[in-house]
Amino acid sequence: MNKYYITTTLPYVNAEPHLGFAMEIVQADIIARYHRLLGNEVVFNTGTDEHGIKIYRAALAQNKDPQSYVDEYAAKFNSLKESLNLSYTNFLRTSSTQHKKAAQEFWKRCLENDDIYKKNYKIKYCIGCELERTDSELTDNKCPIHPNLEIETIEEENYFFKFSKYQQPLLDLYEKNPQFVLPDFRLKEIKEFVSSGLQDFSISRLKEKLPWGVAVFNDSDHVSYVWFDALVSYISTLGWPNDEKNFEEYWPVVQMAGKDNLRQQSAMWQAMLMSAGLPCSKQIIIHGFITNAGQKMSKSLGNVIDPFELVNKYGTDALRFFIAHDLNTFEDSDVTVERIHESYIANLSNGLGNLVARVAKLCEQNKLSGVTGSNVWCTDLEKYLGEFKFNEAIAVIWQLISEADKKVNLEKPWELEGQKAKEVLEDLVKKIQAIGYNLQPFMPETAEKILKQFSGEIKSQAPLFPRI
RNA sequence: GCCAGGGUAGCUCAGCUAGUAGAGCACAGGAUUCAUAUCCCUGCGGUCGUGGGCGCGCACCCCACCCCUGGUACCA
Repeated sequence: MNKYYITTTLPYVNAEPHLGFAMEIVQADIIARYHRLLGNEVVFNTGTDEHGIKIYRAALAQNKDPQSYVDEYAAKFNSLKESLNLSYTNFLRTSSTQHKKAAQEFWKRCLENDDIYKKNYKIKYCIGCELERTDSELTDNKCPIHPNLEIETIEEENYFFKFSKYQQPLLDLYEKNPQFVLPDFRLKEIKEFVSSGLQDFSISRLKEKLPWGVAVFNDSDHVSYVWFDALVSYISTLGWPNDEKNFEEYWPVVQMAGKDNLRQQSAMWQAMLMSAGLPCSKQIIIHGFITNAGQKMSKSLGNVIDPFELVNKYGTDALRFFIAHDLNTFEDSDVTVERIHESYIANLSNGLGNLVARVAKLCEQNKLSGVTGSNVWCTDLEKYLGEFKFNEAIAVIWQLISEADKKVNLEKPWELEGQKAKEVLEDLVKKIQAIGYNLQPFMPETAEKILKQFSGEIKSQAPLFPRI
């Protein structure tokens, strides 16, 4: 039995779960379920990234202590498990004791490898926002929200990681493993970034300024900055460093991440792993973003699509279907509620749901029972899932649905009687069983319903996807 | 500015090394009644971002330009 380990990125808990993250975690879930059905033992990890100044401030603003603030958000994100019917095995919170110990140990290993040193670091700071700002957040060295204020520069001594040392090892990693990052144009992108030269990055902040973080193990004046905290979660969730056996069984990981995370996951994190003397990740899958009617979803625009609302209206499997069938795996996807509705009616009500209903009724009328089909994966589906092409994979199943519908119209089983009718219907039932079987990773609840309905005595049942 | 991805039917997208433009949805008509006014058949619908170039021939190759998206590092 093989071990398989897949993880999402850990969302930062300063906002509600949005459709973009729902896409990432549903995609990971499809892969996890698929591997389980292949007979593999799967660790499927997700969780929450809970440290940092933004969270600390948000908690204070709500008069909460940071821990109870992140507890609330962790519960919200964890509730996606039920709403989206996710099968993750691990939910790693970066504020957990186990994780903090792992983050400290990770730091220690990199330090022992002579990759961590102290250096003065210039921070740009907007007095108006009372926040650190990066160059990319500024226009003409001014804060866009407070253009009348000067940006202040604060110097402080931070710890740095010798990222620059790993330029060649990273390039070797990409060279040796052309599938390391999917899709290929993202691999190309990260290659070019690494080739153009790497600067060491700062990995700590003064504790007096950022009290909410993981303490640096040998310097109580500092806490780890995000990289040496959140990224370590991918190994701390396996019990590293204490549970060496579990770690070695499951590592390396397949990581799902958004295109904004390309650099962190496929370069910075990999260099950190090299420094700590650990094997690199197995593969990084980079997906695109979701826009609404061509615009980026944002609270201020009020065009955020809430995954919980969609589940309430259309159901869990309908949303999972939409994510797999209608979104591009690697490119950006534009989503509108109209599009979701159209897809629901065309593919689920009229397509899958209608086929199941009409064949079930015909079977009932002919008292058909005890048909057993072979449980096999469509070869194209296996191929596409291996390439993380979710839309092409699920299209294979819809091809089967279309063929079955055509067959019903061609054979006209309602005009047949006795043995001839049974032969035709048995063949159709086998096709539907195959559809149900292949549907399992994508729409587990629907797949189970179908397989159950078409085993033993076949009866007509309530519509799978009622018209809305 | 630089780097990357994209600009193909009303919409979402396929189009491998160049060889008479495809699918699904939407729309219109027909047929059927087992089915959730469903399914099936037929049809409508594109000067493939613009302008040049090399080809017997280019959506696909080359050059220039326009537009959209993302990145341009310590933001998760």
